[in-house]
Amino acid sequence: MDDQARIMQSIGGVSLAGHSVQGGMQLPPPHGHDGTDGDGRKQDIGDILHQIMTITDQSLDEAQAKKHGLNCHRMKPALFSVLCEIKEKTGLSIRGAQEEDPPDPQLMRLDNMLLAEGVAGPEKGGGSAAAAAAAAASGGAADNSIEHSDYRAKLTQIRQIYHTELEKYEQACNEFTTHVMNLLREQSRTRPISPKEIERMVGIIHRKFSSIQMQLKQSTCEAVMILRSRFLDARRKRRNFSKQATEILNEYFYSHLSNPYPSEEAKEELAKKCSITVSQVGSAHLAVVSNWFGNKRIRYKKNIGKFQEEANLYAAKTAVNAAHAAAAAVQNSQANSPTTPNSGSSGSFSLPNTGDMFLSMQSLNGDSYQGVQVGANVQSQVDTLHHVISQTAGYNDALAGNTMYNPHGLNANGGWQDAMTPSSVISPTEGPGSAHSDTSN
DNA sequence: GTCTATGATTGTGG
DNA sequence: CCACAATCATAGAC
Repeated sequence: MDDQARIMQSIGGVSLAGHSVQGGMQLPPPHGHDGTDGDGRKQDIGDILHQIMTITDQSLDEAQAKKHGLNCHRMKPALFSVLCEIKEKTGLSIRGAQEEDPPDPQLMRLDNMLLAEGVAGPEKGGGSAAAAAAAAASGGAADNSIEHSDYRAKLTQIRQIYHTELEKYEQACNEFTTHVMNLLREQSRTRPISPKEIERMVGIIHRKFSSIQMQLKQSTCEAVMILRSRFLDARRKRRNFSKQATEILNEYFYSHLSNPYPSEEAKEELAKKCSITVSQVGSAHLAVVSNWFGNKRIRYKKNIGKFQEEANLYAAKTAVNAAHAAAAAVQNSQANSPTTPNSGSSGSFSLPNTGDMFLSMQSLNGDSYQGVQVGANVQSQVDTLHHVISQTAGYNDALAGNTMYNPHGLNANGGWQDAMTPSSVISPTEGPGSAHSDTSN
């Protein structure tokens, strides 16, 4: 408290003494402030130093008395008003000079980024909780979710630090502002300080602190960027799908071999089934499915021979399911067909059984034309069965010339159809695995 | 270490 | 914008 008073006193003194208008005031004139040169300078400096050293020794009373004396001087009001006028003018010019601070684009960028990243702004619906829920929900392919939650956790940490620091800065700023304002208010008794001036001072302080805050924001942004890049890189790293997921995708692929282009809904469903959670942002999990199908189509087309074994496997698998499903459907809807498709396919669709398969397929196909109940499902069954049959010797010719392969006009899809027909046509006698990677390319 | 499989990215054409 | 084709880059097997 004493210190503060003394400092204030000294500030007031210096301020007054330093002002040209103050020449005639009662303050002890600064020694050797004017008119001295050369030899006298050393002495003056010594005096000044001495004064400075003894300033702190002055008692509070003495200082208060000086202050009082100053305030009571008969010229004070007049001089004060003059001072006010001068200050007002200079203040205006100063204000005019540094009027309006345009919103710093850099700061805006930082703010926007922090907002976008969820560091600033409102808490995003319990990020960690959501991540944990996602992790829990996606049992099989939890890798993504774990990484995701890890990312969220780190982000939350950054967010926390950011807010703590920001709060600290704000508090310090407020404290300092209050302090300075008190100081100025105190001083305004002895020197003219307009509210505007105080305002300006506060503005300066805020600017200073906001520049510090900007540094904080910048480093926070950097931290987020590093975090992001690390996790993005991690995400970019190729991670094989789980066996389950591959199986599901393959099943779909081979059961829709004539038109392996899943719709949005189908993709969504597949992604869900495969537990392909949000791997990047938004609907990217659909892109993952699209990628898979894109790759699969290309690679299948390029080297059908290589995929035949796999195709058989999945075709058989799906065919069994399909046959069962169809049987159930047929039985439920119209128990008129004694030749249920699964009659000859109890075990596996081993190649020698193809005769039965062919019949089965024909019956299925017939159903598909008249039985609405079986409807959409049939195409996949036909695809599957067709594939199985196409692998077998002897029936391909019949199939190749048979329109029933594309009962729903899927042949219109030239690209895929043309590309894959060779498999059924060119390799009538080749076993699975025989490498004939000619195809369209 | 190499080699293959495979998910992702990029460039191109319709 | 989508599919395709080529390519990259890495996981995983050996």
